Amino acid sequence: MEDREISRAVIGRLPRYYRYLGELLDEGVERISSSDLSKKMRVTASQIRQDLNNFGGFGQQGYGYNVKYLYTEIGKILGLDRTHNIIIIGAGNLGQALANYVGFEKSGFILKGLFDVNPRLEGVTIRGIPIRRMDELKAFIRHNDIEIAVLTIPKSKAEEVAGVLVEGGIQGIWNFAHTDLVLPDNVIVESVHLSDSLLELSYNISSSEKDTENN
Amino acid sequence: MEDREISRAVIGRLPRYYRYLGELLDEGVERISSSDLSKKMRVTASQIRQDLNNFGGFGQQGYGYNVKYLYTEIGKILGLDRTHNIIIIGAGNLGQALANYVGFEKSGFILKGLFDVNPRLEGVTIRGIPIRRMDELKAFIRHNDIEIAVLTIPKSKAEEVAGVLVEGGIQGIWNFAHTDLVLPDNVIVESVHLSDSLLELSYNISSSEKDTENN
DNA sequence: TAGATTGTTAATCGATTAACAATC
DNA sequence: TAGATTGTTAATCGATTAACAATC
Repeated sequence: MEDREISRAVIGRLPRYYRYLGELLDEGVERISSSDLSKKMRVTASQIRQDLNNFGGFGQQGYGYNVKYLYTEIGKILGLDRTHNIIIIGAGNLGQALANYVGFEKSGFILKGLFDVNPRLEGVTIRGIPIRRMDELKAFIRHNDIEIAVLTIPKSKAEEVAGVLVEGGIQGIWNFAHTDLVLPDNVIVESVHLSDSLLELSYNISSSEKDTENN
Repeated sequence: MEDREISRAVIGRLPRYYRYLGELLDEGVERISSSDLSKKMRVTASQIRQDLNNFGGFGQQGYGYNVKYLYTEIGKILGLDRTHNIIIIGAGNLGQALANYVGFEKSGFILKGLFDVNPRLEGVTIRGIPIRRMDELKAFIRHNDIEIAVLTIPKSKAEEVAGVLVEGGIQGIWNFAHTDLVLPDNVIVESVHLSDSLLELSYNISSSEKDTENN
């Protein structure tokens, strides 16, 4: 229906709005103005209003925004009005950590399967979910309506496994491998490059030290 | 010395340059032009040259960039020409996963200590490093020249623990707690909001589905 | 020298902020 | 009605891209 392209910057801020609204909701706050929210979130009120108006007019002049309503609406925008079946590929430390995190389940991301290249892990269960062999992967995606694959495997295997996921009809990949996957446009990739993040921290520390020396 | 402020966008791209240059180095590539690198990285050559020239002229007209030299120089910019002592606070699944990841060590981030609020974990070791009690934290930072703290604890405790870290004189916090820490300006915070990242993936999947329906 | 490719200036594009009329 | 605050247009700011002279 609507065709207006929403900018990457706006999309990147949506989850943060959702998070703050969720907290306000927990605190029992009923309504909030863009101005008050801007102080909490440390962004401009103008940006908040601009961002939200990409998706519709959720507020009311003279009143502000109803917290519960806005929270629900942003939830819908983020696709949280339904569940998403996910699998984790790579049952190493990180894969297991993510598998054990129940917060995702609460948001509707249901862990349906675990996979690992190591055949010795076959049958081991995490939260009752058995680790499967990679050769079952493609069929499993198809038969269990899997939407998202979490990739927690070494980069050496990532491109190859991603190929299998695409063949299986995966819609999105949450990529923790230390590489940028190049895949067809209809497959969404969201990468979490932990090392990159740590290096950015390192840069910021180093450069702030230099500032201190010079002032 | 230099005062020119480097934009956040540029800084955010540095680790990625470093990653690609490292791969080229491994492949034995000696030199590369901004144009060839731009094809590999799927950015414009113009952006690469602009970004790098924030830090100095690393290339040579008619030749391009020497891979090894550029890799080393970006490494220095990122603060990788020296080691950084780190601690992990929160020895849950994620904390343990990060503790077990040896890649960070290779980049010079040395794990010196582990801490957890759960006293029953005291003395348990990971890679030979014992888990300590929180009441040792402040002194440990001071006496062991700890620069970075990795925060893998629930958000309910994050703000409080961050306060202790600041008192101990920490320079940077790699924050995995599901909250935005508000700390003095001289303490660098780099947050990895995994849930936010997953929600962004969810949004992108949902919106691409809508596109498909309408085309 | 001729060709290649940088470093850098200028042009464009997009995102953020400011301002204010609309309206609850 | 008066006050508050949105939704939205306009102004500003910053980041990206294009272009090209400098130079290896």
